[in-house]
Amino acid sequence: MPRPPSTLPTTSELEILRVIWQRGPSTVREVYRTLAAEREMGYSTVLKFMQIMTEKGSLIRDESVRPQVYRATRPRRDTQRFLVRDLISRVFGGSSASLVMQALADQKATPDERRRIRDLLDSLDDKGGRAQGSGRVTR
Amino acid sequence: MPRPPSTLPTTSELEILRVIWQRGPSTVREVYRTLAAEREMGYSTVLKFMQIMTEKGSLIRDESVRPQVYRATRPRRDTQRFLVRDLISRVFGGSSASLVMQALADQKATPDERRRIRDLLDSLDDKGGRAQGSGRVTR
DNA sequence: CTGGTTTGACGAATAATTTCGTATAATTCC
DNA sequence: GGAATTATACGAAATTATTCGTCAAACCAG
Repeated sequence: MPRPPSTLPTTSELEILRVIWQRGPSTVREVYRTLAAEREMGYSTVLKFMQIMTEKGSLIRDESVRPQVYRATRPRRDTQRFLVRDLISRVFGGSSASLVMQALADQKATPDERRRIRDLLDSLDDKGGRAQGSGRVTR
Repeated sequence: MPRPPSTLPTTSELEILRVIWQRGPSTVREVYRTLAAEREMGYSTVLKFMQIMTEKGSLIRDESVRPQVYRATRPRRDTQRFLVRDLISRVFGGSSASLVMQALADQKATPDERRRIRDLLDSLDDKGGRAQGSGRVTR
């Protein structure tokens, strides 16, 4: 019996999206070069993936220029959001806080990143969204 | 050509792990009942997965008791950590803070959860790990 | 002990993923 | 313009993932 087709990108598709997110709209060869630098992967393979992704709708191909240029259909943020939601629901029992704690405890954030996370938390505190400092004395 | 076998659990394997994490060591039928309650899934299917997972090493089977009992090989925390690391590296360019911000902005945390996240951030601030308040004036 | 029920092992079918080879089309450069 | 190079399309092969059906083994009630 079949597997229900997931809307989420596969591992390989994510590799390609990651490159395109970084470089912006790119040709197959550009993506290939970037990927081949880190991992063994043939040109045909990259091309095939990008064609499949175009069929699936995660990439759009501009055929008006000659080395055709591909760009991501959805903004990076959206895709990231889907993936995070998926992980939270499947692995963390729906608790975003569990994921956050796990991530912070394991992969350290820099002091500046921590500050920005606090700011975000603060803005969530007063739902009004009124601008305010972190409450911590940063002087 | 083949796909490199990933050490990460598949979607279906995660479903089963989730149940076993919740229930503790369980029989196939127990897992089946839990899963079938939320999703269409036959007994044979669950059994097969649990057998495959036992081969792969993510589950251990106690054959001394008759309805055989399966338990997770690795603690939930470890598996969660692997998955989070994987997501951070593959989707967030290695930045845990990006993941955290994304998760918090999208899936709201409760005030209490936010407090605990702040406490964690504070404990990261002074690397010593010395106990200290959140720094926020709670008056 | 025996028939019936529950469990477990096994294999098959289908779909998705990953990987290229090769053939065709387009472009470029003497 | 034609050869050489570069791009693109197509399809096939290997592997994994997912889902059950079926049959044998173990267990239980009478």
